[in-house]
Amino acid sequence: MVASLVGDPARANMLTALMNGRALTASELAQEAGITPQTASSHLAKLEAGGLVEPEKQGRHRYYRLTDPDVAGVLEGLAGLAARAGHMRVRTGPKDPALRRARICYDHLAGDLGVQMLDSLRERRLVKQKKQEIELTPEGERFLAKHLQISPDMLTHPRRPVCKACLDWSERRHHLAGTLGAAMMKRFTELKWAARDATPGSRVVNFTRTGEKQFAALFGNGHD
Amino acid sequence: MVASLVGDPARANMLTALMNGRALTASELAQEAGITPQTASSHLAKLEAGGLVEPEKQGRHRYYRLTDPDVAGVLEGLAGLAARAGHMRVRTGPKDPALRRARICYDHLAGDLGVQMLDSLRERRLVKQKKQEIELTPEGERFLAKHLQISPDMLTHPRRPVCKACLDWSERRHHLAGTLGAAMMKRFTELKWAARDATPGSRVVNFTRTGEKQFAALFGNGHD
DNA sequence: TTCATGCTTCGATGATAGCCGAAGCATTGT
DNA sequence: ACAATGCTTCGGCTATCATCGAAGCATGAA
Repeated sequence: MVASLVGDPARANMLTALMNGRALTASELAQEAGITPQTASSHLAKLEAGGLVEPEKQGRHRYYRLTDPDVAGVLEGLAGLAARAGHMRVRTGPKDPALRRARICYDHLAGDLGVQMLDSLRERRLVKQKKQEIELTPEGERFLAKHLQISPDMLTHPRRPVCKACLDWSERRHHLAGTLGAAMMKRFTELKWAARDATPGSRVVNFTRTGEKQFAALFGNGHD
Repeated sequence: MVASLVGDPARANMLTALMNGRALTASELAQEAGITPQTASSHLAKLEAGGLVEPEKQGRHRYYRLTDPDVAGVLEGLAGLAARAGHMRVRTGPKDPALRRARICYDHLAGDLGVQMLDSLRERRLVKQKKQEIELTPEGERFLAKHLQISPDMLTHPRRPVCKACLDWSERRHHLAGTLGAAMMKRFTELKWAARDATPGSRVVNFTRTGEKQFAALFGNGHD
């Protein structure tokens, strides 16, 4: 049954990651769902068999996309029902709570803290967001220069946007990507506020005690 | 998550049973799904928590209905995806194969044989079907009179339609309901072609050897 | 009251399926 | 040719959850 395919949290996360219409590689989807490539492979095979996604081979990558706008429509409907029932839940997903709190998404900060950071930036008008597009305001530039010693000219890149919203699978909300997201994460590391977990391959980000305090001072929202 | 609710076979069967819009009691739904009342109760509690069904207390019965046409719409969409993927599958559902082959649905024949019967009637132009609406053709009336001694005037009923398509949960296709469906089942019993199983509460219908042959002669499709 | 029916809760069991480590192909790059 | 990357397959572990027996509450009937 199709519904059971969507029912699994890992698969649901993959599908929501594909909801923007773009195709993603198997490993990207694995990252999105917080599972290992082996597990993702198994899931993707099932989704393909169920006709929900279609693979496209390209070099040694395998890009997956939703087969059809119809599929997106049904997923949308499902999400609508879920929202109505107050079911914006945090369900199982990956078991590691640390992974949910703070982790690396490619090269920037994701998880609870990542979402919180973008929320704070938006709320204080340091950035303006329209869907996926994020723009740094003049106040934002001053803020970055003052507190994190990041200047706009550090952020230019030929092919990559400065700011970009990245959908967070554990929170189902956006966090900050792009060169700015990467630069901020790098700065956190340099300032010894945070460091990637020692265990190889882990995406967990551990904050130091002072790092946690500084981060909260800049991006805290008072309720934790 | 809502999808996981629909994903379970037992719950899916209950929901499809409710798709006609009418409300059913907890025990009726248990029967539809082929599970015990305890299990059904647990499932219904989850469906209610998920906002998919709403209970209505009435005496010592508890009637459940789909909360919303929206719910029905999403379920429909899900079924559509499933159909497209060739996923007309026979999954676990009730474990009893006899129940899948032939059973009582209220007062008419359901299961594999029920679906086969309606298929045959439709194919031979003895009935015309438009969605849920089924109409008996003149050829159909002659056929019934000749082979089953059923005349049209036996079928009139103030509030109940003569013919109606009833969605079969094990086959996910239609079988024949309405007064005609009931009359035919009654006739099969009278002719000693079939009888409801002796075990109390069972919905299984057992065909006699001659009954099976006669039934196949009238409604067989050659491939079993 | 006493009994029967419809439904729910509790507890224990068992099977399904997600998950990961290890190893195996395939493709690309050097 | 060799190594590295991306992905898949296989095997075993574990947790989740559907399932049912037994018992507990209701409601309605006698």
